[in-house]
Amino acid sequence: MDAALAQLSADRGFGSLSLREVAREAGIAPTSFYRHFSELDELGLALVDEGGVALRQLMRQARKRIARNGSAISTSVDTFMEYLANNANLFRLMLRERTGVSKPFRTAIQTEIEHFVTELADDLRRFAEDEGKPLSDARLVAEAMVTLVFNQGAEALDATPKEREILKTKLKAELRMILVGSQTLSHLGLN
Amino acid sequence: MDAALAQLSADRGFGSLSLREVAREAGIAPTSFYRHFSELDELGLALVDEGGVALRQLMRQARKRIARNGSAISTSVDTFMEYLANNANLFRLMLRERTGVSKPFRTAIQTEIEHFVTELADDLRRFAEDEGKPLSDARLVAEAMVTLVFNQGAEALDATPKEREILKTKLKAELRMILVGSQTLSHLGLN
DNA sequence: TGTACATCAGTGAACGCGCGTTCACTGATGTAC
DNA sequence: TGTACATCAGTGAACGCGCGTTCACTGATGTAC
Repeated sequence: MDAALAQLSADRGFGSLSLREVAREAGIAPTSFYRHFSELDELGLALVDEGGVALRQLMRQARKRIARNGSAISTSVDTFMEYLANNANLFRLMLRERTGVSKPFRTAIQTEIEHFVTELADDLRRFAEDEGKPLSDARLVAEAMVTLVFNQGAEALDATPKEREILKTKLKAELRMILVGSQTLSHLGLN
Repeated sequence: MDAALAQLSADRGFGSLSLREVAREAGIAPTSFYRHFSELDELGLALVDEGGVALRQLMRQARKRIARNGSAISTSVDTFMEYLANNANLFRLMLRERTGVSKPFRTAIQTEIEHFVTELADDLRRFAEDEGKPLSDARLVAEAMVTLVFNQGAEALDATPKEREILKTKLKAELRMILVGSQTLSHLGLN
């Protein structure tokens, strides 16, 4: 699994890996691969599982930090970008294959993301009510936010540190727009 | 080019096409391919050009309809989804390769999308000022909107008509949130 | 109007290559009695 | 503690396959004089 991850990059998707390449990188004979997985996709799906674990960890971490420091949006984005940098190729896999060519991959990743969205929606609802500014549709807000975060995340993966800072600033501004928009619509009674 | 497009689907990206497959589909010998393009990617980039043309056409069409019917967001989304359905595989290519594995593809598509964003930002600025509700950052708003539209577009491509309607409704609500959020922030003087 | 030549899209045979997968085999580690 | 056996990760040789690309060639269409 490490060998496969190590070969991913901006120019190298999971789909272009060959069993022989992965075996070569892992330092084993091609035939030995079958001792561990019955095909390359099985290895890929195991990596997606790992990605899901990372996402849940990320969410817990973000909650902890928000409880300590406040500024939910800013802290969340910072935490996300930190995880992204520390698990670059794992996120690369998730972000690419999310809209990729293999149905099992898409399905598995969609499931992980849906779970993430659900948790975020809960948090948003709670958070906004605590502030006395309820949202018009927390689930929808969460979906839009996750879409933006994941897209900027994909861009950030191959950006320079300077570009990454700009992306973070833009992303925070975008999320704030959505949040404020939702609160305004709710306040106007349009939900 | 038609032969290549015809082979794209939810489970088939441009990257998995072979020159021989495309030639077969086109009804010519593999060697004849070289009479037209020097490699498969060259054909792909020609398709991206076509995609760019479609995007510009779509924008013009949407403007025309908005001038006639009003309701900018709703009309734009409807027009977008109509184009998507009528050029499914062309958009499939654009939406997939936008975050794909080939740098030339990513670059070419990014350029088309940036142009699209710029035009949209101009429209938004004009439109919002006409309404007396200026935006806090039209460019940022346009980028967020395009991200959401293209992501939902990618989902819509392989959705049933029923699901597509739900996606459209959700997308319109999301865009409205962003717009209202931006106007609220501008009104509060936070831009 | 005829003739000579250039251009152009097409062809089939052939090449070397990396691939996924099968097979029968090896030797180290773990387990039962 | 020793012995017998099972399990497990590993191996190299071999296979058939589809691939991109080269080559020298064909015949139809366009162009110059």
